[in-house]
Amino acid sequence: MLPERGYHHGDLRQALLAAAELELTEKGVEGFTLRGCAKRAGVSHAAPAHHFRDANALLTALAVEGFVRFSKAIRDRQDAALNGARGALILAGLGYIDFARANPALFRLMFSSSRPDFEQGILRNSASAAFDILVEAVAASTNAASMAEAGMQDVAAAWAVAHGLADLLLSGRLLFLGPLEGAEGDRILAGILQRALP
Amino acid sequence: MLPERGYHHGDLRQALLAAAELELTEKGVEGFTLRGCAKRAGVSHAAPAHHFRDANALLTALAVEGFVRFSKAIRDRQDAALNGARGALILAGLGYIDFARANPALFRLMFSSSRPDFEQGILRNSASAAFDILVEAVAASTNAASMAEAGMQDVAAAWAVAHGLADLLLSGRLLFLGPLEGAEGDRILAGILQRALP
DNA sequence: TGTACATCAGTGAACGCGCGTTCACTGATGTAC
DNA sequence: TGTACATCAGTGAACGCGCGTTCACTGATGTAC
Repeated sequence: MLPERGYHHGDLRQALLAAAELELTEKGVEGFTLRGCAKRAGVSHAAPAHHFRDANALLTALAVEGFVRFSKAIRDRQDAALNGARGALILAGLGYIDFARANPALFRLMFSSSRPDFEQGILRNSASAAFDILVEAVAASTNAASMAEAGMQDVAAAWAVAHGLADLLLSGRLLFLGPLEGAEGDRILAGILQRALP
Repeated sequence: MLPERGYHHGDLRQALLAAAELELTEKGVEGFTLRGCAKRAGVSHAAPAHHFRDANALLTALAVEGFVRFSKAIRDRQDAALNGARGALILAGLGYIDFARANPALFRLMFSSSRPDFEQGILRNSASAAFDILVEAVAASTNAASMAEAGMQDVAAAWAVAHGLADLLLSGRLLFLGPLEGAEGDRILAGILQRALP
């Protein structure tokens, strides 16, 4: 049963997170303000203080949510794998890129901003959960037995390719590849991943 | 002959660019202000208007300078190549990463900010000059005859690996590889590039 | 070589703006008895 | 079931701050004659 929207908001915390994501999308990390979030959530500008110490705390919580959704996006793609471990690795790469394209501002917040506080255990954990998916996918694809240096270099290579493609795509640097939407876009991106993934 | 520092500055434009780079390094793109740059350059806060329309114009000029230095950093590394075209490609990758590590704020400005105006021809040109180095290095390494789709996918893969490593490194995501300084760091990074470059 | 004058590059005070933060407050909710 | 009271979640006015921008100004420079 949803509560009536009265004096008390009901779930302002969640509403602020949604508002922050919108604010981030429209203004970018650089133009992000707490007052803007409050306004979007339909609440006075002093209200957020009851839920988040400051803007960075809100952004930290948003980044946590981002990493959770990020992990899910990658795993959902992997589940469709038909061609064994290597196919799954390529799909993981496509999922990585998909998430970045679908949530560009959030992705930038998660990977290129100093505002989320990575000292917070909850953020650290949600980020390393995503990392673990990658490690497993690479290990499965390369039949690695241990996490020795060689294996870690494979992980770094795989991560760099997917991350590099995602980041370059967001900043419009891959226009020379032509349009990358839909199935045809996936085919091209998969071709690039195929070349570079371990 | 250096002019005395009198009422007129001498070369405020260049001084502002240097100040902007410092400001960027200390405050990040998010905390960058024109007043801060003016203060660093030892000039009143209204003075920059004579040289740059606004903060974004200053950042655009700084990005141009960044791409010029970036191209030079890559080429300098390549000149040391001993192992043919493929060795040169790997060195180009190391140069790419080096530049990012030596100029993190500038690198972020060039690749992850919307503040520089890429509609400006001068910025477009300095950025595509850097891109051309990459294309040539990949073409030489793969013996590509044309710029057909396959060749462009190789370029994208190479760029993504180098860029991904640089970006992940800057955001402290590659700590699992251990320290990456000096010759030992280069050896590890070269190993990763080796795995993924076409 | 002087001199007059236009132009250029800076100064510093003033402005309005939106920001985060603080504060006394008030309406809503939950709990003890 | 009712009542009293503590706590919680919001309001809205006020604050100081640093920002970009504007403006009249002035010192320095360059040029024409």
